[in-house]
Amino acid sequence: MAAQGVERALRMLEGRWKVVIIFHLFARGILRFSELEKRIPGVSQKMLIQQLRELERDGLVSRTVYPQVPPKVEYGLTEWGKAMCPALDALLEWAAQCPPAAEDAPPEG
Amino acid sequence: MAAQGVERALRMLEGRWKVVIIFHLFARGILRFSELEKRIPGVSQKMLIQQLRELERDGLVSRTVYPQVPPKVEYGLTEWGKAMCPALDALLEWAAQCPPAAEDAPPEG
DNA sequence: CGGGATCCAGGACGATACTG
DNA sequence: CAGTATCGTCCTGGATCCCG
Repeated sequence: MAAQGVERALRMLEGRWKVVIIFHLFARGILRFSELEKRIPGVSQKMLIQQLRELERDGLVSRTVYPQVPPKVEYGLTEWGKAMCPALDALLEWAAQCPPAAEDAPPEG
Repeated sequence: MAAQGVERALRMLEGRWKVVIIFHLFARGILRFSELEKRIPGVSQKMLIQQLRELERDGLVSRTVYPQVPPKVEYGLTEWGKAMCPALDALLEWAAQCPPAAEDAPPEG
């Protein structure tokens, strides 16, 4: 059944911060750990690193370590990671249509 | 930030059985509760009804009740629900490529 | 600066039993 | 046939402290 393929893809996007991370990486190309941290307000280091690890394990994100005294680690999308962005964009367009009243509770802050 | 839109779309697909339900509904058009139950082996009534409710609340699935003695309820995708299938398909194609070794633990059975 | 380990709360998921 | 109520478990996500 083809649904399994979609499920696997979705499994990789599951996680409170993954799409946000991918979005920033797609927009900026390469970002350091602290860069991502600054750009994603509510995230904790633990969560950020965890989601990054899973993304890396799934082959969506690449991690580069620079053996320097002040540690420096850069994250970026792999080719495969970049390849899924159009699909994400299709989902975005679909979400933007949202014809029915639907739900949505926009925060005041 | 555009990532919010994707997140919202993904939020609607979150849930162990939602994509499977959507897949079956997309493939067959209309299905009864028991039909879905039969087609989705591991699901419990509670989970099935719960995911169906959420899908309905999000405007992806429509529910039709026939006031008969043997209860009959049919589920189907709304126009909006159908509209997201191409995006899901894009994700599917992307997942099918999966060039890197990646993970995946195929069952022995 | 980047990352790991631990402790803790909440919700998703699931098994079972019951109802109309 | 379709749906509800209850209880228990596991995992996700978060706060905090410690390390190279």
